[in-house]
Amino acid sequence: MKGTMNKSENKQISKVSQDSASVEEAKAGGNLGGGGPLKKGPWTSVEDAILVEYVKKHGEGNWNAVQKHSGLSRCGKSCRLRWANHLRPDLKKGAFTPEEECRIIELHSKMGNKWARMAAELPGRTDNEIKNYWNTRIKRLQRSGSPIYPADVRLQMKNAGEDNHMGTLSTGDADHQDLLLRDEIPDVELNNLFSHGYLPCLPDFFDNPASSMRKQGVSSSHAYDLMFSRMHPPKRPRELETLPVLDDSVCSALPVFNHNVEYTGDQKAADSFNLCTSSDPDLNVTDQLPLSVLSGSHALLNGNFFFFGAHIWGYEVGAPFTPIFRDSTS
DNA sequence: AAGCCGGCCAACCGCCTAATT
DNA sequence: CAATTAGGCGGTTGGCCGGCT
Repeated sequence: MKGTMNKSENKQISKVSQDSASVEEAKAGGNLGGGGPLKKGPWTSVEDAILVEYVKKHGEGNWNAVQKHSGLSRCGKSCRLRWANHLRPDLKKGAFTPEEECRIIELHSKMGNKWARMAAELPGRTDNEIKNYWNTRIKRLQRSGSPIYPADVRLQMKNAGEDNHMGTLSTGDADHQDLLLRDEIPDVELNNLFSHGYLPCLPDFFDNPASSMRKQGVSSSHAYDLMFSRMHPPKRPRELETLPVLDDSVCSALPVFNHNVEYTGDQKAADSFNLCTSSDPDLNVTDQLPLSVLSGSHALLNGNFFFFGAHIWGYEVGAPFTPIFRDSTS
């Protein structure tokens, strides 16, 4: 998405220039509802204007009434989507900032593919935007190949599953957990994340003072507030009951940094995850399938690097940007 | 110059849940 | 309590564009 906004803006401009008809024309012409077939496809600037006008008058909601009141030949769903993703005045335009990218990765590590919830954490950004960004990112990772999966983490995950702690993560993500626990879990090469700038602000995190390592579990009310404080009031997270909760068994699998030791970024990552190396006897290289073996669907790709993400970042859920360090003297 | 390919994005589709009747 | 409706969410697709060969 980065650096593509010009492209997108150009697209928008060319589109706008295409439909320079007036609102009246639109109402009188092809955009008129009047019981005819609902229009599909790209929105025109005229339709946008009609929708904006409608929302100004009637407010958000009751989207199915838009067609009736404004003559717009679009279904309610389409109107809602258009408003939410493009016309809302509080939308932030432009590429994601490095901080936002960081936040997305962090949030995804906690939530998985809960785009709407992630969007609630990123003011001015839409779930669609985040989803697109993430999917593109995963595709890039897929192509980069040579994934590495931290064996001890997988082991931890398996153990956690056997101990029935997994159930606290997300009851709605059974398949996801299943995926995670299978040996053919696609690994992601951490080095790629760093070298390709997918983890743009990671070094800053590592440089955080150890004093910031206060533990704040996700199940705490603080974490909950953090998670939903910025949510639009009427918006209720569909899977409220499935908030990911990392209990101790899972948290213990998080990387532990010795802040008395100087790490380079890569060393930190590799060290903290016990990344697969040729000297790792426990890791069967053959069961480390590259992402590219997966079929094209995003769904599988998006298999939520749920735990994985948490391990990447070494954050505790609910404590954004707070790396976990353990003093070697303790 | 033309064709191919991948990135990116907007929008649709199907499903789910809550509210309403 | 069941059926219906509306809104919301995540997955997926199709088209446009630019870069590369």
